[in-house]
This record gives sequence, structure tokens and C-alpha cells, in this order.
Amino acid sequence: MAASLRKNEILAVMRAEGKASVEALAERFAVSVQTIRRDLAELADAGKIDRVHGGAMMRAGMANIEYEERRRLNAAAKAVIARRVAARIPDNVSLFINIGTTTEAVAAELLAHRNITVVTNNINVANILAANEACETIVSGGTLRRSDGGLVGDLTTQMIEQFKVDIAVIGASALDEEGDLLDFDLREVRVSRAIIRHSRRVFLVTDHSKFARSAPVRIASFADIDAVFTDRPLPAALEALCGDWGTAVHVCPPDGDASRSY
Amino acid sequence: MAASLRKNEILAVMRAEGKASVEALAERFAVSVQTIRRDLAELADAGKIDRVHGGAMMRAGMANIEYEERRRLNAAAKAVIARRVAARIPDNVSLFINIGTTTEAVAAELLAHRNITVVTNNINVANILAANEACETIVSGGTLRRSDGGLVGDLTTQMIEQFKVDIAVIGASALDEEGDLLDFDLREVRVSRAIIRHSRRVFLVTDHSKFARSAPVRIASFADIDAVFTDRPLPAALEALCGDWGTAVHVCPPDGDASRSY
DNA sequence: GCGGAAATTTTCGTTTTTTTTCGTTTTAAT
DNA sequence: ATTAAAACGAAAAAAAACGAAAATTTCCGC
Repeated sequence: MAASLRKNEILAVMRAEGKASVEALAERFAVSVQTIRRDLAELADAGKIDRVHGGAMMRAGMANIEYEERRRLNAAAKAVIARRVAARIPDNVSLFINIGTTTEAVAAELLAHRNITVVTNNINVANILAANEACETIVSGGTLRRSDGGLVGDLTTQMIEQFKVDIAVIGASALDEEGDLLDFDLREVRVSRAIIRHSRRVFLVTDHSKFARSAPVRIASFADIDAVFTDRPLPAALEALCGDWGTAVHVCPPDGDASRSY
Repeated sequence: MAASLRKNEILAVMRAEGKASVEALAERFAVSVQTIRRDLAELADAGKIDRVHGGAMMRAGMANIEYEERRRLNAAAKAVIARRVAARIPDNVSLFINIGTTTEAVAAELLAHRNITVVTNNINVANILAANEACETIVSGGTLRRSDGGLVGDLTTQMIEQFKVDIAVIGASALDEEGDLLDFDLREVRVSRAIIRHSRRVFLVTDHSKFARSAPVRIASFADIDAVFTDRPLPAALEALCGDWGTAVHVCPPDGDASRSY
């Protein structure tokens, strides 16, 4: 790619001001708007900026958009699951809530709970629970993961290990039929394992889409979980395993039907 | 979804002022009210704001009125101070940023910095810096203080002590003429002291209103600080002391005049 | 300095997207 | 219940993007 001085300067302007219009850039560099359009198109192709009508902006919001998308996915099912979980959580308890859009939905359903202590490694959960005055919110330390507001790393694990709570609410990126909980990021998995070790009871919340997916790192087994909350029945094989392991299964159908529990 | 430069700006206005009317936004951006309505409708669909008759407001939840009020106070002065501080912070450094509305303004000015590592005990700073891909953000653990998004407590102090950074950016609730930095919450003060101990250089950011106030717990002395950034000249007695102690004083006048440094 | 090839920029007509206009419906306040 | 402001929907108008040909600049060797 032939390096143009202008393109670098455009990038500098964008970084400084966050955004720029085609018109303004054309005037600033004393070239035609067409030339600016080509520069912006190339920069956008290279993934440096995001093109918008009339100009361009820094690619900052991108990761966030993706996350918002993920949050919206199966939102109805997640809300039903969350309500059901919240109903099982009494007042006056201590909780872990870890990373995940479904766990965030649970946090939103805990706004009316009284006198609870929540330890979380999810900055969005902290933001949500800040609205509940009767909730002491403890944020675990760690490196902020931009993609989903999660806090991960050794620091997070160390911090988790300083607690022992009544109930943990955890998610997982994927589930398989042998009853394993899976995730993508080893750092996050280490945190999840610490959470399971330091909780008296563990609730797994997950929508059905996780059964269709796979991920490389094993967090734990359904045998380590006390209860699963999901929106559709488990595969038969897995349901049988849960029976053997004594793992309670709560199916929360989205349309408000009576939910089934095993 | 077609992103627009205007929508980002609307969001910024909303964050700064909490709410905005369709009429006012239309005038500000010199477009028709219809266009603003469409923008607001899309932002509301995306869940960023809440639509109300005649305008829109920030989504309820974390919205802490008192805190928003405090943030708005002397906002212009804080922005000038923040820009000045950011100009003194090079790329490729590690930073502490602690609790305070002025320190948050500094974080906002660091969005264009490259390859920085920021350790913070302020959840708002973490939210702001999430937009900078070239910034590794590490959140200290601790108990979430609802009033200002601060993380405080022994856990926070422990976490801070695991780092040693190049520059600390700190605030204070009050300052007195003998050159002491003061605060209200002992837990927060312990954290601030840890931050000072574990930084190679310390920048204090504060607007003039802090001189008129007092607080019970002593954080440190101006003698422990490398540089002070403020919007009005210090009381003469204190300025003399800073001279003795070798504490640099940067006065950043709000109207864009040449700022004075001692 | 000159000619000419290659790259870059501008011009121009067309297509797409966004914004405005205007008539109608809904909302909130008296 | 009445009324004025605000929201909505759809067609018209305006602005911006696109594609490709024409014009300009740059970069060579001579």
C-alpha cells in the first residue's frame, strides 16, 4: 500500500477528535471531497476507522456494538431464566456473579433483593447493582476485557479466593453432551473455577444456544453444579447424567408456561 | 444500522447534561426536529437512552443525581485541567487514576493515547477507557461506593500494592493552606496513600473549589506530590511552600489564556 | 529542462442514503 | 372534553457516495 502522508494525518485527526467529516477534511487538506472519500474508504478497509455517512469515526464503539448485539440475542429467554433464578435467591445472602449476558440479566432481577452481598468480576453487573441500595457490591480486580466488560487474570482469581459465598451464578460459553462446561479464555476459566471452589452452591444459567456451540477450555462438569437454569430441555443423555449427579435442572419456557424442574 | 456522527454527539450531550429536548438538539445541530426524533428513536431502540415526550433522558439505573451534579460542577475548568495533564502524560507509560470527577476528565482525555496501562479504582474511569483499544485497563478490586463509582477498602489497597507505576493522577476532597491533602473516607485515604507510595511521580488534579472546603482525614502533603494542576492560582502561602518542596504548580486558566507554570 | 509512463487527483453523471416537508395521529395538560 | 404540542408516516428534496473517464502531478532517465 502506497503510504500517503495525508492518510496518516487523517488518522491523527481522528484520534484527536474521535470523528471527522468528509467536508471538513477536504477543506483542511485543500483537496476535493472525492480524494478524502477514497482515503477514508481505504482506511476503513484496513480496519483503522469506521465509515459513516458524511464522514468517519474512530473504531471505538465497534467491540461494544458486538456486545450489545450479543446481549440482545435471546433477550426474552434470558429474562425469563433470570427471573426464575432470582426467585430462588433469598434475601440476606452472599453471591458471586460472573461474566456473561445471562448473568447480567440475573443481576438486573436482583434490584429488589434486600441486604445481599454480591462479588462480581463483571463491570456491567457492578453498574447494574449500583442502583440497589440494599446491596453491597464488591468488584473483583483484574484486567478489563473490552469485549464484554469482564475482569480476568490472576489478580481476579486471587481476589475471588478471599471470599466464600452462599451462591454463585455463573455462565459458560458452550456446553457439551458429556456434561462439561466450556469457555474460550483460559484466564476466565481460572476465575470461574475459583468461583465454583469458593461457593457453597453453584447455579449455572444458560440459554439453549450454548448447546450448539463448542469451546476449547473446560471449566468444570455439570457434576460440580447444584442447579442449571435454561430455556429449553436438556439433551436426553445429559438430563440422565444430571439425574445421576444430583444436579437440579430448571427449564424456564419463554412464554410464561409453568416451568418444569427435575 | 447506519451510524451517524450526530448520534454520538447527542449521546455525549446527554451524558453531560442528563437530558435534552428535541427542540434544543435540533437547534444545536442545525437540523430539523424530525431528524432528531429519528436519531433519538434509534438510540432508544439500542437501549442507550430513554425516550420521553419532548426529548430524551439518560437511561435510569446507575444515574446518581448527586454525582452527576458534582460532575457538572466546574466542568469547563476540569476539562481544561484534564487536557493539560493529558498533554504531560506521554504514550507508553503506566498510570494510576483514582477516584474523583477531575480524574475522570483526565481519563477522557487519554482516549487518544497509545499503549498505556491504567490501573484504577474508579469504575467510571474503567468505563471511559474501555473505548481506547490501545489502553490496558486494570480495575482494582474493592467495595463499590454507590455515590461516585469508587472502589475502596482493604482489598483495594492490597491490589494497588501489587503495582508500581510511572505516574499517578489523584484528586482530593479538600486542600488546606498548610499544604495538606484531605478526604472524608478513611478507606479511600488508605487507598490514596498506597497509590502515592507505589508511583514514581504523582500528579494532583483539583479545581479551586477544593480550597474552600475541609475534610477530616489527611491523605498526604503537597511535599509528597510532584505536580499540581489547578484552574486558579494557589494561595500565596501555599505557593511558597510548593516552591520550597519542589512541587510544580500548573495553573490552567479556563479561557484558553496561556497557562502559567512554576 | 524535457518527454513520457505511472500514479494520483479531479470532474461529472448516476445511484444511494439521508433529511426535510407536510398531513395525520397520538399524547399530555388544562 | 378541549386544545396545543409532540410524534409519526410517507413522499419530495437534498446531500453524499460511487464509478469511471479526464486532467494533473510525480518520478524517472536523459
